[in-house]
Amino acid sequence: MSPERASFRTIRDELSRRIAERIWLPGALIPGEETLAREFGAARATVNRALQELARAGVLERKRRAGTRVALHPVREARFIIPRVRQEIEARGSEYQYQLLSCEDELAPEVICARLSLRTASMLIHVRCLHMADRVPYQFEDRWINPDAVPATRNADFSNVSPNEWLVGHAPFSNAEFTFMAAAASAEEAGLLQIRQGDPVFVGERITWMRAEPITLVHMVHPSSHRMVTQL
Amino acid sequence: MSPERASFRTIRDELSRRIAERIWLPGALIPGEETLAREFGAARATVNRALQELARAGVLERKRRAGTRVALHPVREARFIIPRVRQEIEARGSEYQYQLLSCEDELAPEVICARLSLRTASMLIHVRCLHMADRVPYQFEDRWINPDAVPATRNADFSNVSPNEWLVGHAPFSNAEFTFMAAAASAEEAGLLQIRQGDPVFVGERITWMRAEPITLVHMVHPSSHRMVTQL
DNA sequence: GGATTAGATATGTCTAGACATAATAACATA
DNA sequence: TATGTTATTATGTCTAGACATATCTAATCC
Repeated sequence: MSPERASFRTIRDELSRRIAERIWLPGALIPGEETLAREFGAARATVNRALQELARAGVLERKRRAGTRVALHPVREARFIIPRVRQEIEARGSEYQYQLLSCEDELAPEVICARLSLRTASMLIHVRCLHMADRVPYQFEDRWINPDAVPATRNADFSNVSPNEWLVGHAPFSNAEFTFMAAAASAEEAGLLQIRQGDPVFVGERITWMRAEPITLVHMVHPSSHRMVTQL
Repeated sequence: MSPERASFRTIRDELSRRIAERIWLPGALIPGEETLAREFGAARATVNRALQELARAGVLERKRRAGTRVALHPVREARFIIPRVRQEIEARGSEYQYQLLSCEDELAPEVICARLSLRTASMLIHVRCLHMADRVPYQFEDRWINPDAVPATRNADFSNVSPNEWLVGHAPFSNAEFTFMAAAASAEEAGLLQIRQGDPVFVGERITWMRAEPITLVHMVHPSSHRMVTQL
């Protein structure tokens, strides 16, 4: 008979093949769980697991009573690893260096307060620092931290540990928003990154929250040689 | 007793809370499935599902025999929706326009062949086109298609349907690689996007494969006002 | 006609129990 | 001591059956 037992993996891959090879066309209704279970000689729960994985991946759409169909407009999504600058640099085989530029309590500008949905003129901690790979500037980080969300920040010392690493260890977050864009380097950014003013830079911005409370907003500026790569 | 039945969701959220609130510290070994099942009054399979979801999300690390522990360096990943330019524009409430600039069979330059791991001097289809939102240039697309992977491409007409949309409907892919970067606009790009040469542009590059066979490489250039946003 | 109600049905979830598998520890042997 | 063997243990997966829930269709009532 069948040399291998029907596992949810086997089933998932076989169904995936039928979709990829257009044996089941986009929009088509595929057989129900019972039927598939009989076909593969597996329990319905096993088929269910296979189908759920494919649905989660976006290649199937399932509705109670209506059945399962091949996604018409497969809303595929890709993942990227939330960048941790030190690891990013060390993973390339480079040596990591860190330099604190400034760290002060400041009345945050209105733009910043708005983006964090804090009342205007909140006192935040403003940290600016530079991350380097083999002594070459890699990223300029400009960060605002909400001390109400992480009281321990008030006593934190960022002269040797970057706020990035410190926060990873001290302030878990439940939500985050990422923005990526291209911009022209300001005079200050150009100086720090050793490029010319107006040169293109790759900018990442990240806001994190714990439940409803905003923790931090960080602006990360890379020279244009930077690549953000991810696989599906 | 407990007012609600223990569902895998309830359990998942409760465990998630214990991790977020540092009741279980990073690196700590958490109770085994049997124990948790007893605690929540659920079957082991239910607890297992909750734990697997958390492991998949990167907050737990599980090993057979060794047990489950809170991830020490939570490799968190975020998702972004694979951009489909037409939908992107229409989702903003703008009107979409499309313009084909050129479409020819060409001997692909060596760089392109290399990136697609094709032998040098392969004949590929080279398509260049412009996507607009409310008549304003939104994205310049420069694409190479491997006709061996999608024979139907040879007869495709891209004058009204963008290769993006055409391929979505005709060439499913199993793997993809995304690259995002900032660059300076070339003279041609500047002209098409109505910006000045040297202005920063946001560039996305995507290569897709079906199994081992490369399908297409596309270079997507946006003016620097473009934002790529995603939530965790 | 229109609204309500009652099936019918496919997926969603849960349970209890079984066996599979990976990784380790304890033991035995050369 | 070095090495192979076996037992143990926690997670991984599967099964069969049950009930839950969303949703569509059809029948019923006013």
